[in-house]
Amino acid sequence: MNGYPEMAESHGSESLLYLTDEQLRQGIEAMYFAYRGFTADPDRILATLAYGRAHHRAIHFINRAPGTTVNNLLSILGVTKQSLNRVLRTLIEDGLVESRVGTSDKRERNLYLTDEGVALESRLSDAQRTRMRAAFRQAGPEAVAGFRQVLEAMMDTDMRRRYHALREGGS
Amino acid sequence: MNGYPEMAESHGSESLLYLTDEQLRQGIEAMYFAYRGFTADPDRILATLAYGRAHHRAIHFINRAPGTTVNNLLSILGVTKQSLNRVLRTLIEDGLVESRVGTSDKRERNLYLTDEGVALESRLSDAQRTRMRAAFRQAGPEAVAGFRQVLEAMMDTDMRRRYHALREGGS
DNA sequence: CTTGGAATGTCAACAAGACTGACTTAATGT
DNA sequence: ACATTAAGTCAGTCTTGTTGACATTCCAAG
Repeated sequence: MNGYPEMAESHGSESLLYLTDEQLRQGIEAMYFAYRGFTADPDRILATLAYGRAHHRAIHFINRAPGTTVNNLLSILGVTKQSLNRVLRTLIEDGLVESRVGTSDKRERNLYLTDEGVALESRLSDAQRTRMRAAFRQAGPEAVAGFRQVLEAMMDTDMRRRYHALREGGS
Repeated sequence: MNGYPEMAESHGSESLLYLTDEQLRQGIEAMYFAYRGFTADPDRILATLAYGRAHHRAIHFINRAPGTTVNNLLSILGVTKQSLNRVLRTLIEDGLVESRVGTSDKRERNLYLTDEGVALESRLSDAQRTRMRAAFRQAGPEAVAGFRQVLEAMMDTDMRRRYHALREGGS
């Protein structure tokens, strides 16, 4: 069916049984259901504030890389500038994000969270990390390492690059 | 900062360093970027057919549990019946899904994929599994086991129940 | 056998968040 | 001087979600 004969005993630890279509389907469904849990807690907070996931993403990455430019944020989030601008405008109007004219290149705008923005980021992040921490603790360090390996292998090449760039240049 | 003192040397293999805020943040970002990769391939196919992710989800779960009722699908997908109905109607009109009146309870509708529906499901699923297979193979069996453990721990309780129900009753 | 409730479906209106396309303004670089 | 780049804006469209109201059909309990 999937091209792999039953070869568990002949290969031992190198068994390819974990690559059967059924195992892959279960991985797909696990990813779907887990992502729903992953977003559930912040979504509840955002709903009370008339914000959505798009606001959360902007706040998250501005917090992660303070002073980032609009163009950089666009490429991280993978949306159009019109779409990001709508979200960014409300965050600036509401006093959560500050947009400062660039020092070297005055065409650019550097984005920062205000104190109020930092406060909301903490609320959202705490909720999401609480769930992640419970999952990590329950699964244990080795499982977490595997989790990270698989997720990283699943990313597009350019997204993996940006993912790593966040810790190198981050804060 | 996070309530956990540096205790690596005092705990050895039981170190809780994998539960630091920074590790959790990296897990959150990994989840975000990986999910984008996870949906990218089917999204490209769907865009050429004037369908969206909602159609994909419906097709996936009808294929997974043929004969499922609308109500059951609603609780798996977690959307309103109006939202699901719009998607389902187009799939039925386009001849991808068949809706049969229930045998025991004639109020219910049992949903099945047509041959054409199965064909599209295969196309979408193949694309998604190809990426998942590459990620699984690259990470190895132990990493995949950890990946599954963490994802499962991240789900809401009722979603975890449905996730397991798919293999018990499935096909 | 009637009636209440459950399962399904439908209509209308709306909002978030994505998209395209066209355009302006300002600053930079060649 | 002129082309390019960064940012912002206006207008219109699409998907997918939401509420609320209502109709239909059918099962089951009084």
